[in-house]
Amino acid sequence: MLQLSKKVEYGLIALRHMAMKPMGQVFTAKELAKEYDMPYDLLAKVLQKLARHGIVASLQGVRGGYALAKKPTEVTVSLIIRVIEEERPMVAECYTDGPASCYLFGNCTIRKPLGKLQRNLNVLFDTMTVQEIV
Amino acid sequence: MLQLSKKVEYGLIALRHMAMKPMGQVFTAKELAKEYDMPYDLLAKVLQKLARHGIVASLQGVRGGYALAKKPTEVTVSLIIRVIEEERPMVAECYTDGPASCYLFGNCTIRKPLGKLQRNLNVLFDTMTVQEIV
DNA sequence: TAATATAGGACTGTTAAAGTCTGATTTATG
DNA sequence: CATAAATCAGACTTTAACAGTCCTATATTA
Repeated sequence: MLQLSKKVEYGLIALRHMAMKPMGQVFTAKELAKEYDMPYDLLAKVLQKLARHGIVASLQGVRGGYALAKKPTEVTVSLIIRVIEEERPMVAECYTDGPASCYLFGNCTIRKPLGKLQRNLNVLFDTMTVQEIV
Repeated sequence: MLQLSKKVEYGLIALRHMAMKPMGQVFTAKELAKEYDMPYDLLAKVLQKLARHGIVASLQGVRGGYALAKKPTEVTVSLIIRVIEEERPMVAECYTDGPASCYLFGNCTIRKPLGKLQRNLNVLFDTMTVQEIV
């Protein structure tokens, strides 16, 4: 319950690894997967998403791989989750779309109350950066 | 991702409903389910768990039902989650058991870093009570 | 041109969450 | 004392999200 997904975990592990080495250093998905015993294919997809959103830079071809494209202080956990999961971390679906999206409609009584929880959660994830998990 | 389960939502809705009425008032699972359009069977199970842990008192038989057994200020969201899910809200499995439980074993690099996130999350859930969602 | 890397889509398997069904027990009340 | 209405409890089924795999295309270096 309330756990980060494996994909996010894999992403965090990879980003952390990169953040600990000299900026600009290139790593292949293969070596990262091996180092931390993560499924190669899955990690590859995660890195591709991070690349598409400019968090890492990708180099194709033989001596290719990935390198951090942003400073570790600039990448928040919140951003990583949004990029990898394609959604924000939410305590209830209520908050995913407009007001009409709540399955309880008029009778939803926890929307407002949980908003407080949600906002606090947002602060947590928005505040924590890759720098802090090194 | 990172959402509260339906069971927890149902539990929160039910507890909130009770907390808004005079202390000691009895409600049946049936009426609560109807009022908020929740699946009766599921809500019933949730209430039974809350009863077993003394959060609500249950009265069997014809005019039976449930009533709050603790003051709304005494029941934290954290407790509700632990009772209903039978586990704590965790950002990674790492934290569920002893040190050996991490699937990355020696190579887990996010355990310590995520601990910070975990602690902050704990504070959130430990601090928020039923009183605050009324 | 061969080897090695990313890119990306389709697919399958697995698991946890969500929901349902059945029957037993308790108790107020007509 | 029989009945109806409620909790209690466990087994079961369904569903959907997550995790993981597979295949092929494209890019790039040597």
